Amino acid sequence: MNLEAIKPIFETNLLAEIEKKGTIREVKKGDVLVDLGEQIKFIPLIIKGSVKVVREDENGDGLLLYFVDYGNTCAMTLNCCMKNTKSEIRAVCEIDTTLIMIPSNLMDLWLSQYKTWRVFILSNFQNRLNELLKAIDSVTFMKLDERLERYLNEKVLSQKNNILKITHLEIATDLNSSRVVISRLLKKMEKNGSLLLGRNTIQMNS
Amino acid sequence: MNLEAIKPIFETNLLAEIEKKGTIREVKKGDVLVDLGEQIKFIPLIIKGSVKVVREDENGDGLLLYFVDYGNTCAMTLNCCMKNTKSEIRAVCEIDTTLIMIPSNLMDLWLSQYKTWRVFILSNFQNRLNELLKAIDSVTFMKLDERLERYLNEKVLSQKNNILKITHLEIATDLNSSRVVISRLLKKMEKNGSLLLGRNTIQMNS
DNA sequence: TTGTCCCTGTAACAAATGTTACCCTAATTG
DNA sequence: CAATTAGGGTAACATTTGTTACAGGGACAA
Repeated sequence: MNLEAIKPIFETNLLAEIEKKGTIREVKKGDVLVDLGEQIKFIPLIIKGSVKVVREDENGDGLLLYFVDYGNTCAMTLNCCMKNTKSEIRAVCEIDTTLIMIPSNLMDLWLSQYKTWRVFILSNFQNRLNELLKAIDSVTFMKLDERLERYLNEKVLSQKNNILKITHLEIATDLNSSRVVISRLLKKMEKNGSLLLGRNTIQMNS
Repeated sequence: MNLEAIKPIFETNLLAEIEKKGTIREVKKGDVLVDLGEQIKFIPLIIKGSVKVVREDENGDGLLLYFVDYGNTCAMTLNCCMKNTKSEIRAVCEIDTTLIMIPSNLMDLWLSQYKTWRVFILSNFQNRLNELLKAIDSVTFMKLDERLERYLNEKVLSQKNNILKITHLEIATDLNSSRVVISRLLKKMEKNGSLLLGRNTIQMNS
C-alpha cells in the first residue's frame, strides 16, 4: 500500500493502523462513489485524484457543491459514519481516483487516541463547512455568468488541465441551470476572448 | 450556575469541568454575539434562547443561514476556535439568550478525554452541515414565495410564538431580497388566508 | 451509406425577481 | 400641536433567467 501521499498528515503509529485496517479502492472517472440515500460504513480518504460532491432535490435538479482533492475526505460522509444516517449527497469521480476505505467504527476510537486524527477530522469539517459557504455565496450573491466563470476555473484547477472535456449540458446540470442559457453565456465569453469553444471541449485562456 | 438544560448531554465529570472553566453570559435580543472577521476564543454553548446565524458578502448583502437553539453550539464558530481563523459569519440573538463560554483551548483536550464531548462536537458539526445544506436547498431549488413561507415557519418555531414582531425590510434582508418584493408576496399570502398583516407584526395562521 | 442521436447555436417568448417612484398612514420627536 | 420618520401598498418598468422550438453538423451504428 503506497501511503506516501498521506504520510505528512498522520503520526507513525496511526499510519501503521491505517495500513492495517484500511483497504485500497480504485475508481474510474464518472463512477459514483457515494449515492443519495446510501448507508456509508467506510470513511473514504482520497490519495490520488478528485471527486465532486453534488446535491440533488426530489425533482432531480442538482447542484455541484465542491470538489474533494487528495489528502482529504468528505465530511458530509463523516456525518453518515457517525450517526449511521443516510447520505445527503452524491459523490462522483472527476478523474481516475485512488482512496483508502477506513471502517467507520474506528472513527471514535482514533479520535481519543491520535492527535493527528483529531486534527485531520476537525480540519476536514472546517474545510467542508467553508466549501459549503462558498457554494452558498455563489448561488446567493453571484449572477449566473460569474458562477459559470468560477465553475470553469475550479474545474481547471481540479483537473490540472485548461482544456476541459465537457458538454454544455453537464455544466448546466452542475449549476442547476439549463443548457440553452449556458450555451448563450459561453458564446458571450468566447466573443470576449476568455475561452475557445469546440465540440465537447472548452479551452480556457487564463 | 444552572446547568440543568445541558445535564443530559454530558457525563458528570465533564459537567463539573464545564462549571469550573466556563463563564455564563447573558445577551439581549438584537445583540451581536459574533461578528464578521472576529477572532473567537470561546466556544459558546447555548443554554436558553435562540441565535440566528447570517452570511454577508462584501456589498453588505446578507442571507440567513440557520437558527441555533439551546443545547447546541455554532459549528461555524468551532472552526475559528480550532484554527484561530476569523469568523466567516455573524451571529445575532433572536430573543434574550443565556450561554456558557468555554475557553477554546480546552476543545482538543476534552476531545481526547470525554466521549460525550466528542459526540457533542461531532453531532454539532453534523447539524450545522445539514443546516447549511437546507440553506442551499432553499436558495437553489425553491422560489421566493416558498422560501418566505419556510422562513416564517422557522421563525415561529424558533420564537415559540406565532405572532411575529418583524418588518418586511428585515425579512427581505434575511432572504437577500428587496422590501417591495416581500411586501408583494406577503400581501398575496394574506389574501390566501395563511397570515394576517399588521404594522410591525405578522400573525401566522397555522 | 443512411439513419439516428447528441452537441451546439439562435430566436422568440415567458416567468420570476428586482428597481424606481410615489402615496398613505402610524409612530415618534421636538 | 406640527414636523419628521419609518413601515407598508401599489404600479410601471427593467433585468435576469428559463423555456420552447427548430436547424445544422459531427459521431457512430446498422
